[in-house]
Amino acid sequence: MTSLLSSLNEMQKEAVLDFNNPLLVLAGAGSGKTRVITSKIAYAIKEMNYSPYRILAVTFTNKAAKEMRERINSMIPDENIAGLEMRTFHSFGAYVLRRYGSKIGLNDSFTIYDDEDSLNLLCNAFPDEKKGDLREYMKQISKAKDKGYNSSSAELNGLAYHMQGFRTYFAAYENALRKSGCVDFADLIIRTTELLEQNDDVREYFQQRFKLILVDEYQDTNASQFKLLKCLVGKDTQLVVVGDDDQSIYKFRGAEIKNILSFEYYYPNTRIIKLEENYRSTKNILRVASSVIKNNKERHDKTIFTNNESGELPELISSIDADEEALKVRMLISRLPNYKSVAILYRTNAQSREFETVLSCFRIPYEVVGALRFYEREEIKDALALFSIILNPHDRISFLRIINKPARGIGKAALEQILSYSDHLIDSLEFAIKDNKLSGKAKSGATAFLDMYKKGCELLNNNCVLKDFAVFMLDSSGLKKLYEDEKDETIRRGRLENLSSLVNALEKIAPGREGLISFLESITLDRTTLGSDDEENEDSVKLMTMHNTKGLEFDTVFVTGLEDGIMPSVREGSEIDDVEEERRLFYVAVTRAKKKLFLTFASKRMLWGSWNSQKPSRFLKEIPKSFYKGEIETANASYTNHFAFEPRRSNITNTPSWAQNIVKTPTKTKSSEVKVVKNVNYEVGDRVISPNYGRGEIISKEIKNGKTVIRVRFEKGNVALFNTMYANLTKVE
DNA sequence: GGTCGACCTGTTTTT
DNA sequence: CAGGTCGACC
Ligand SMILES: Nc1ncnc2c1ncn2[C@@H]1O[C@H](COP(=O)(O)OP(=O)(O)OP(=O)(O)O)[C@@H](O)[C@H]1O
Repeated sequence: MTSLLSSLNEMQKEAVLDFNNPLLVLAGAGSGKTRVITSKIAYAIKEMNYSPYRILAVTFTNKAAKEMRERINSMIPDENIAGLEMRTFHSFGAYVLRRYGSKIGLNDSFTIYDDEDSLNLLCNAFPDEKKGDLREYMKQISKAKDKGYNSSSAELNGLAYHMQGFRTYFAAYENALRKSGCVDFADLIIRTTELLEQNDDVREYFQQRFKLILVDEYQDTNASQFKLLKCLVGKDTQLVVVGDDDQSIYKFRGAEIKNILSFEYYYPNTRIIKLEENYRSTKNILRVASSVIKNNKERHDKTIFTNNESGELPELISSIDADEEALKVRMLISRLPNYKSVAILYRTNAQSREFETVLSCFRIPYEVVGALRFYEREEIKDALALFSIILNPHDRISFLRIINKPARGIGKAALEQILSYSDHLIDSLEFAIKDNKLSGKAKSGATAFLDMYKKGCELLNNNCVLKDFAVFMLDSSGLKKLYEDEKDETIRRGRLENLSSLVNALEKIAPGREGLISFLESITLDRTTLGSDDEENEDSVKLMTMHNTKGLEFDTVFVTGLEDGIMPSVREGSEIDDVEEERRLFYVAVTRAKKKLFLTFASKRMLWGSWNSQKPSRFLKEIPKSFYKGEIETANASYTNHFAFEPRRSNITNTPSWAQNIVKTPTKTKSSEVKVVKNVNYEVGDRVISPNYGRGEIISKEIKNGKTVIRVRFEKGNVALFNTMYANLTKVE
């Protein structure tokens, strides 16, 4: 009994042992909030005889849910915790809607639209408008939905929804979405709430079922999530929320720090528990974090201390540009004993590029966490659309995506005929054929499609193994052939490889309709499902955005790109609130580090295709100089020098000390687009071979922006420019 | 109906 | 820079 409590401090124990009051655990980074949740669940099951089935734990990401479940499993290995409901809000919503959605007119095989699908739906409703404009509307619609509004909410007036006819767009989108029988991300919360509000039996079932509901990262819940939460709390449900107002970083998604304040208001008996000891970081890291976050005006002041050792001083690393930044980071990484607990953090996904290039060049294993665009690739989206339409014949976006891909003669005219029938697109297709509304070519194409649809349905209904189903669909739709006929070798190979990864991923999934539904759901809700799991390498450097580090910790952390404009990402129209949010993000990033922290900054950076001179982040200036090693090397000094005497970097044979081990031969990398940094001196007249273009000769060489650019005329007749740093060329005699 | 090239437009961040 | 979009042409 004590074993579950023995690794907790007094305040944590209080939180674990109180099974009566609503609890608000409010505490700084690394103070053991998540540990309270796992311990409390384990304790409830083991010592209080709670059935796991009667506990709901809400996490911020699916990954966190998985890890926490594993953690609890290892704490109480003798208990079966399969019934424990451990999910994100979105995943919980999907779970409820699958079971009870019919009560609000939702079929159990609805598909979930991601942001791109949503945008396409809006574009489809307003075919004459530009996609760029509609994207702006879509963003606002999503945000409004996250705040819990619909197109007729009075609140829309008071907000920044000044855009022309915002309500009209909003309403049209809502309407199209309903007709499609699909839901978007926000709907997973909103419509679940709606369902619970309208159906006493379902609501009471859940309220009675859950004796204990816990919410992690509470500071980042939004209004609609709070509303859902309130629906789930019955008179015997204990609600425990855990958060840190300094770590609220999802305002752009409607997160409201206010939720922390209103919690007490809604649940008057709330007991607030504060944890003040940080167990994660060294003193030196913690004081850097504190010195920055204290500049936020809107925050609860809180004490945070650590009994950990002082540790090493954090280091500031200045660089000329992003390439040098990456090279320096790599050099520091290779000094470490292993790559197990190292993270490179950045503000925007695009910043991963330089790091990836350098790491793969030096053969340092790395993994980009999140932002895996696997499911956003064209061929994958096509395949998934094909599967979706079998499950949900109302799914307009999927239908439009693949009805004429590959070409079946169903063009604009034919489509107009088909769509005029009803929202059931397959029925419509059938009617259009029967009524002879289609031209010869369109008719035979439509008939073939219909045939495939029926066979596909049959396979699913007969509980067919999904891999076979997928192979059938890809073959008989002609999608596979379409991609096999792709002319560009690299593109073709990539596409076919991706399609076969998709098919392989299906191997692990339960057969039939049910299996397919859950597969599609899991990939929309958790984009990291595939792509990383196959080759998860423990001993690898982790690359991710600062947002993605929520709840994680690493021995060594690099917080990169600390420049105004990037971090904080201030832009026109940014307000003080936005800077405060960025400051919190910085605080989150820094407090991921357990032992060693590096802060990096570059004087110039390629943005929108041109060089930008960068100023050091204002956050760096908020840290007392004595708190870190290294200087903020002011941009201009190295910047001007750099141009005054010709570039040290153009001529990389003149290797800076930090880059001495640069590889001399091209490295084979797994991805074809990964570039190779080389140290080869090219001269006019040299003959070279390129894997892409064949043999050729260098006809000119010039130095631009500190990079050597060579021009090569190939034997095939074409001329190409290469940056010598990255050129994938081999010199021949 | 499909391909190629000229142009334009845009970046935070994620479930 | 890169990705998407639109018009011209086969
Ligand atoms: N009572 C304790 N004694 C020793 N170590 C602890 C204790 N509580 C938590 N820890 C350790 O401290 C670290 C941070 O804990 P945890 O992740 O629970 O904090 P957190 O408050 O959720 O952090 P954050 O808000 O930054 O995500 C973990 O490595 C955890 O194992």
